[in-house]
Formats: sequence, C-alpha cells, structure tokens
Amino acid sequence: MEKLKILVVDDESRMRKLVKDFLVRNNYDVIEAENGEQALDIFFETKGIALVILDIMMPRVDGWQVCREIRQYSDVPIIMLTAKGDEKDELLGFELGVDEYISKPFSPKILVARVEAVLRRTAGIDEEVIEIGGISLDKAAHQLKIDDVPIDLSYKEFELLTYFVVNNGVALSREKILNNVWNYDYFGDARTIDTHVKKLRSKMGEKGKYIKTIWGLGYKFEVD
Amino acid sequence: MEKLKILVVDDESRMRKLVKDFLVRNNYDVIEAENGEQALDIFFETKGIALVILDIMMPRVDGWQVCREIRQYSDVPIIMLTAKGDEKDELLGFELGVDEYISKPFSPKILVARVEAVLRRTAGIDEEVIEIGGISLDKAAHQLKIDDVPIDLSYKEFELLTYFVVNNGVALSREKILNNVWNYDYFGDARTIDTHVKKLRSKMGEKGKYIKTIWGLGYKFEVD
DNA sequence: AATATCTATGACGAATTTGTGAATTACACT
DNA sequence: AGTGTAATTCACAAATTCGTCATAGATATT
Repeated sequence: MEKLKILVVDDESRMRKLVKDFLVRNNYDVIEAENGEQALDIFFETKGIALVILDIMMPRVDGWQVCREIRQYSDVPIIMLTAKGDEKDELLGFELGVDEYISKPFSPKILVARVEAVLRRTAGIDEEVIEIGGISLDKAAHQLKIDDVPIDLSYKEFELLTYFVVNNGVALSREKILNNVWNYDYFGDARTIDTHVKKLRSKMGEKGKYIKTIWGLGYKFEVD
Repeated sequence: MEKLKILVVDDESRMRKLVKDFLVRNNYDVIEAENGEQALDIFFETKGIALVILDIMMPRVDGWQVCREIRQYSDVPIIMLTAKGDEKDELLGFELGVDEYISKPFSPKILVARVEAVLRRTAGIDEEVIEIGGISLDKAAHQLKIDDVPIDLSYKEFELLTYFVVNNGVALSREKILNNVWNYDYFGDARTIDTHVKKLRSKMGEKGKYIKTIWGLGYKFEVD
C-alpha cells in the first residue's frame, strides 16, 4: 500500500517540523504549508490528500477560514490543533465539520493515535476490495470479478484465491496453504489443494495462469 | 423520526442525572445503568441503542471492560467519560474502538456537540425510505413496495429485509444476522432465518432472487 | 533415455448445508 | 379462555461442496 499524504498547516516552522517528524516516522507522507493561502493552493492542486492537520492560530487566513473553504468542496478529514481546553473553539469546529482535535501541547503518541483513528473512521470503511491484474476480490460481498464480470466461487475457492492474492508473488507450500486456508485441525490429503487449484484455474479462464505451480513446493500467485 | 436511545453508564447518580438532563433536553431517549454488569445486561437486551456513554472509573467492572465486551458483538458508537488529560486512557481507548472522549468536567454544550458529531458520523444511513432495484422500504410506515405495489410483511420479515437491503452487496453470516435483526439474547436456532428468507423470497416474487444464498456462509442481498 | 517423483484432471460419493412444508409454540387482542 | 397471527422448530428432500482416488501428464535426476 502506498503512503498516505497528510497536509500539515502551521505558521510556526518549529511546530510543523515536530508534527512532520512524528508522522514521517509512522510512515506517512507529509506536505507542509506555512499559511492559509498556501494551504488552500496546495490542497486543491494536490491529488490524494488523505488528511489535513490545521493550526487554528495563523495570521491573515486562520484555521477556521481554511476549514470552511475546504469543506465547500471536500469531505477530507480535518484535525485541528487548538490551544488547550478552549471550548468555544471546539464547538465552532464541530459545526464546521472538524473530525478531531488535538490540544497543544500534545505527545507524539496522541498525535499518531488520533491521526490513525480518524483515518480508520473515514477511509477504512471499504478497504475490503483487493484488486490486481484485472482480478477483483470483494471480501465483504465474497465475490470475485474478473474484468468486471462476476464469477461465482465456492466458499473454499474464494478463501483459497484470497490467500493466494494476499500473498502475491510469494511461493506457498501446501502445508502453509493448509494451515491458513483450512482449519488447523484438518489432517486430510494435501492433494485436495490441487483439486481446488484446478477448479480455480478453470473458473478464472485466461487469468487462471496467474496461479503458478512451483514444482516440488506448492503454488504462487503472480501477475506477469 | 423517533428519538434515539442513548445508554448512560456511571456509578455516580449525580453524574448520570446531569448527563441525562442535557440529553433529554435535546430530544434523546436516555437509559441509565449504574454499573458495568447492568450496562451490559441492558445493552444486550435492548434493541436500537444508538450510542453508549461510558464512565471509565467504576467499581468492579470498569468502562474498559464494558467497552471490550460490547465491541465483541457490536459497532455501536461509544463515548468515554474520562478524567482530564489522561493520555494513557485515550491511547487505550483508540485501540478498543472508542469513538470519542469527553473530559470531566465538561459543559453541556460540549457534551451535546460531541454526541451529535458521533451520531452524525456513524448513523449516516437513517433515511426514511430506502429504494433499490424496484424495491422500496418505508421504515416509518413499515411498508414494502415492489414496483409501487404494496406488499405486506410481518415485523420480522420487514426487519430482516431492511437489514439485507442496508447491507446491499455484503455477505452476511447467519450469526451476524441474528445479532443484528434479533435481540442479542436470542439463542435459538439459526435456521429460523432460512424460514424467514423463504417467506421473503416467496412474497417478493420475481425480486426474491435478489436475496442470494452464499453456500457455507449465509446470505447476501444484491441487485443484479 | 529411463526412472522416480510430483502435478493435473475427471469422476464419484460422503458429508454438509440449504429449501420447504407442516407442526408447534409464543403472543397479542378479544 | 379463545382466536388468529407471527415466530420458531422440526423433519425430510434437494442441492452443493469437498475430499479421495485412479490415471494421465509433466518435470527433475541419474
């Protein structure tokens, strides 16, 4: 998965650096803006910003103003940096559609925890679909689509294919497959995997060849 | 629209009364519990609780424990009442899936604002009429129409069909269906779902096929 | 090239799951 | 209590899946 982009807006460079450091260390991609105008410019010119962290207190165009403008066009989650315990701020913020608050001063852990909570709440909802090489696996619907054509799989077939796709490019021994797709208490014939692979390949048509046989070992899913 | 039910859990009756008053004044229906066990009993016996407000500090079964137990079966939004500025609490809470915090002491406005923010975030699907593929479900009137022809359903049938439609395209296990359409304390035969599905399908005529069987898993509502 | 080992495939049947009609129970309203 | 409706359970039929096996084919090793 790609890194998520977070736009950090604060007029104090010291504060920006602080926030950025924590986030970068947690594998986010951070873009900085040092005032409101710049923030809006960057936001509307940059695609795929997953979250905006806004300081309220900024000269000329303050955090509220930035928030309002963004909200006219976007539902991107917004976290506000606020002075400790200012209730009026929080109330205004909820009306403007702010997702979360962080009071200064804050600890790195709180920062990261709230960022992740917000992202989980917003983006996390439908991360249930895996797509690769024209193959789409919708875990929620338990549905395979190949080039947007729905293809019915049995329960086991779906589980097996999901396991293959999640481990894209990794060679999997039969034992490993049994332990992960079957219950641990299954002690039957490992050859049953072959049979399921056969069915998968035939149901998947042209794309069936993505399930590769590794002689003497097992199988590997790989898109050319 | 009906009043939303909020479960308030706190061992101090003074605090419960305080919270209740604010919420009642804002047109919520408040249920009280004075300890963790009672909270869990009430929660799992009462249908349609839209939000739980939990005090962390309670004797015997504390707020965390209650939160954990609820989260095993339900995604109901949870707000925690916490002592001011306790970071460790917040961090633990995010892991447990807490939606929001309110530090004591708090003002009525903050309380109501956060409650509404959380409900707005989660309760999103609250339309009166759901329409999809020629099927129209009027929640208020408890009436199904198929191609504008009214069709009478029993209470359970309507609830079940609503649950299917709201989760359009999502595979639902029998267990999940039981937990959401039946009360949490129903421990009867899951096959009763089959019977209701049968009746639904037959009453829905041609559109009955939208309720699909997922062999070895459960059911899925999906319009082709 | 011969041999041994591993994999692919089609067919079959046991086991499991689901569909369905009928019987039973629960429950509200007279 | 009696009636009628809805909800649940039950029993059996129908459908589907899963694993095994036998055989054919493929790959590596000598």
